[in-house]
Amino acid sequence: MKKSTFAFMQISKRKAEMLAVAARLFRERGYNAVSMRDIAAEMDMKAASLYNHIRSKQEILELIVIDIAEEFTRSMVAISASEAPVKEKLKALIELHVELTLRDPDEMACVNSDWMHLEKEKKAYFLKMRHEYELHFTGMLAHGMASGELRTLDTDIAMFAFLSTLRTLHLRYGKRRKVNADILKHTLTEVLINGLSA
Amino acid sequence: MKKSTFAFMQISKRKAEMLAVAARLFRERGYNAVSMRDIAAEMDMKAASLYNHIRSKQEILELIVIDIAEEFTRSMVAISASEAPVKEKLKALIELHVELTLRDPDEMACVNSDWMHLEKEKKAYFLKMRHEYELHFTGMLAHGMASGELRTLDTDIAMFAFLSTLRTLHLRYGKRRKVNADILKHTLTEVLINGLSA
DNA sequence: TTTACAAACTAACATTTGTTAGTTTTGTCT
DNA sequence: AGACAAAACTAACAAATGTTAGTTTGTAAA
Repeated sequence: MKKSTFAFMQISKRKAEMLAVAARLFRERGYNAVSMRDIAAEMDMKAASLYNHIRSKQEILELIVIDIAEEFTRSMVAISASEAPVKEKLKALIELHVELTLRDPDEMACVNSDWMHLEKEKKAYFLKMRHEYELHFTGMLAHGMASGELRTLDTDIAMFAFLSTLRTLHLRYGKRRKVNADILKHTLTEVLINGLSA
Repeated sequence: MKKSTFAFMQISKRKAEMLAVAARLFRERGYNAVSMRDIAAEMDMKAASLYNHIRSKQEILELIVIDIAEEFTRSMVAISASEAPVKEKLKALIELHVELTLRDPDEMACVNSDWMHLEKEKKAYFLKMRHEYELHFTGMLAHGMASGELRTLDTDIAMFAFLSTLRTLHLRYGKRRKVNADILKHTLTEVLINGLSA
């Protein structure tokens, strides 16, 4: 029973390694193109042995995706509830996405590309969180536009432009391409909030 | 031999229907989660009959993805070569993406999500086109920054912010959500070029 | 009517897939 | 050393997959 020293950490070293390997392969090839045998081979074991750690392939995906989605939800609620000016909140959101993407690029890729392969209930839960996230986001934008801090534009489209960039950061800035986190945060803030135009 | 009236159109009605059905299913479930039997069932036929029209499942994906990718490459070359000011070029790019996404949302989704399932050679060809596209893009941005039309920022990150939005338009504005093309073009232009800030 | 060919069908194939059952190995605590 | 459980293994299964071979059907030209 190597659940680590702390009781609240209920994931063994080996299981954590499995999730990391799976996330990397899912990111590279997509959930359905990765077999249990593929995951096992990367860990130098047989596919059947994986089932000592997890109940099913589905569960692997769930553990990867739901965890991160919940973290995002928590952070968004905190940012949204703060009393900071809208632009500061947007900046905080940019920083949140950059930090999580540079920390867990493979998992972020799964959240954005493989959530569709979650089974019915977990997918519904995921989509509920995503919807909540977007409601907070458009709420923030609408508030900023009403107060004059932001220009008045279609909030839905504005949110999409903003969020589509943050959600796909993993495509370019996870692992492979070396990037300075501060430059990334700064440039994204400039482009998304102040625009490209001189 | 129903290759349509024109000799240069070498795709029969039935084959075109097949590609449309496949693109829709690929978009909904992802390439690997769609079987030949799924595609056939949607067309009220048997899987084996599909092979009267195409050589393999791979070929279906190729026909969908490569076609659109080539269209993008052609358009980008034209826009890039024009003498218009940089901001006008960027605006033209926004319009290009919006128009193609609203015209072929399923195919656009495949280009952006399923290109990874192309076989070696076709994938290399696709990535070559994509790379060329991005070179033109960063070139335009660098030129605009040098001339003072755009603010001086990391061109790579600026391009990423811009392009990630255009590439994922299909996620929100293909088919399901009704959207006015002009409002979409206008708002995206505002957000991406002039920013959110008042 | 005969010919010819596109396009559908039935039947089957070899693989790959996720998963289970039962067994053996490994490591830790007494 | 012995006990016990975690974690590996072997072997196998049923289902699903892409694809092929061979056959029938429909339609349009001859």
